[in-house]
Amino acid sequence: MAARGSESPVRLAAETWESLFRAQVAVMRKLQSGPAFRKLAVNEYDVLFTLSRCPSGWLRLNELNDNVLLSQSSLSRLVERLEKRGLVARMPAPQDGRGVLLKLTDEGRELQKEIGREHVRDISALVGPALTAAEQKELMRLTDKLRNSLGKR
Amino acid sequence: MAARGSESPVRLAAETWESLFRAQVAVMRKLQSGPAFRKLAVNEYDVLFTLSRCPSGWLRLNELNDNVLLSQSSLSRLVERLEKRGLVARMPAPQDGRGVLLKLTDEGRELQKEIGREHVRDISALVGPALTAAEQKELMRLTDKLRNSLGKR
DNA sequence: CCAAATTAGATGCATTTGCATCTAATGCTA
DNA sequence: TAGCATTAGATGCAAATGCATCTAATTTGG
Repeated sequence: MAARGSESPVRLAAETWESLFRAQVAVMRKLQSGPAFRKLAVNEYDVLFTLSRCPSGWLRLNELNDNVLLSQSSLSRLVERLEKRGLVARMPAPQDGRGVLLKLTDEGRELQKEIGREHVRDISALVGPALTAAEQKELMRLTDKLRNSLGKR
Repeated sequence: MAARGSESPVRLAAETWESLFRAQVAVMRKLQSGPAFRKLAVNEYDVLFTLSRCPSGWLRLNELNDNVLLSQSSLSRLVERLEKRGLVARMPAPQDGRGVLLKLTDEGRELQKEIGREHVRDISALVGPALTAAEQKELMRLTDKLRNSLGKR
């Protein structure tokens, strides 16, 4: 019997994606059921996290949308909820009358950090024992490469 | 400036997960916007796919739930919809009066294959150019290892 | 062998999501 | 620069999702 993934380039790619996807599901299932996400759904946290990483502090709604697996309308309403909770602030984009800029409020930054600390511990507890440091670096390299090669189009 | 991921084991794990997660989001966004998923949502296809891979043909609802990033109740209703569309069939589990067994109908199997063929092409077009065959194999090995190490608990 | 605890799955209900569409602003081309 | 196409984001509405809870079946501990 042929070894898994050895059949053809197409099958190899499909099985690689399958494995990546299942791993993501398995890890995410554990993460989101933990106590870190009592106060905020994963997608909501993800928005706060992305904003916390933004160098200028302000981010366009449509740029945010590239990072998140949500439709434009869902993201629009998600941000609306976050604004209603006082976690993010909006501002009309200065150069583009259609656009909206977002940033964390102080409260939003606080909550992101609080959840983030716990989240990082959870991740570490799952990934740390599973792969060596070298393996983690290699995995990061490969997933970075995969993602970057998609963006270029 | 310290290189990314070199700071501590905890940060390394967090950044590895971040990279894996973003890659998954980026690939999934492309996949689900393609024409392969006109007739069926990704989660619905995933259920059909998992059933198509099941050796016995029958699968318990709760086992299915391990594979899918959906709550138990959402999966219950998703399966209900699939049954209503004639794509899966249910049967009470023989050894456990609480359980439900599922399998594909002929129509479900047909649709899975049809969507699957297109889906595999889409995956191949995204992953194939991004990583060499050796890299894909290594990525698969690492994500398999990650997932397996979670299950053992 | 019985009662309590656990597990599988279904269901009511509020929230979240996506699709289609709408408005407004910008970009593009003649 | 006028007109048309495109883009950013919001919104109505139906569908999907998750939480809490319910029922029924099984497992466990005394």
